[in-house]
Amino acid sequence: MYIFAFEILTKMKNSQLYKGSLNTIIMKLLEEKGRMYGYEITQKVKEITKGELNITEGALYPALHKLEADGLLDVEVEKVDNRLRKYYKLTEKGTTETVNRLSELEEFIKNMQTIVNPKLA
Amino acid sequence: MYIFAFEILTKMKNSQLYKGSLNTIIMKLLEEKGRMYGYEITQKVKEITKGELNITEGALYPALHKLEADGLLDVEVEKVDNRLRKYYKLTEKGTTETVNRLSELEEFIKNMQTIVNPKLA
DNA sequence: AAAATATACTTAAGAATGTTATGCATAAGA
DNA sequence: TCTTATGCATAACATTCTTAAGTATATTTT
Repeated sequence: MYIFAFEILTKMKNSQLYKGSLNTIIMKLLEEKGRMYGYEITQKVKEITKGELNITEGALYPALHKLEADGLLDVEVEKVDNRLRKYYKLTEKGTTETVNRLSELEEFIKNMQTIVNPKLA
Repeated sequence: MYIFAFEILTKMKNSQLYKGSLNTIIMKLLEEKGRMYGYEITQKVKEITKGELNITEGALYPALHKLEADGLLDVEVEKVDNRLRKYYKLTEKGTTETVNRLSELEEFIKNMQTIVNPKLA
């Protein structure tokens, strides 16, 4: 039982299914919240998915940097409690792109549901 | 107009969202159909998704080979109309694994829906 | 009849995305 | 004091997929 809990806490491997959805998740959260910092995003996703999706830092931070480099995000550095935070928010271009990504996501979900359950199509 | 159609037919780029879901799609289709060959799978997926998801051969065939190497699929070669076909079907292990993958997929879909539309959670 | 498209599979090079691991630094709790 | 939490960065590696090229037969179009 101890071993099992240990596995859950340390070796939780995200399903390969989430591959490719990180950017969309980030952008959607930013659209909602206005602005967020990296660590906050990881916690929020963990909360929303009840611990099922744990965004790794090695995936998140490079993703944020790339979205910023692509002009979809702006960043503001702030010091809170003597620790750095990098707040990200959508640029105008990012806001437009988020609309596209979300409609793509909805189509994707619809298609995957049709594949899982063709009867309901 | 001609150019546009040309773009659609040749440059259709699948959303990154589908990354990671190919194996699950293949296994689900095989669970339903009993057995299928590669080309048939690409056509079936295109049909189901109304052309939105086009599985590329460079993704499909290596994926089938790996599933076979992992003992999840069995293959039978047949000659139809003087052309080779490799029919794949789930092994016992593959059938068990398909159940797991499908429940992972349903969880994934549920989580993504919650992210897109937190109000409905 | 020739050319193009469809059927059918293979594989290599490279891109994109993510995991794992490591590093740095401060705050809070046991 | 030691561990956990907060907060960010990045390099090495793994996985998955795109792009592109190759081989071969059948069918359809021009």
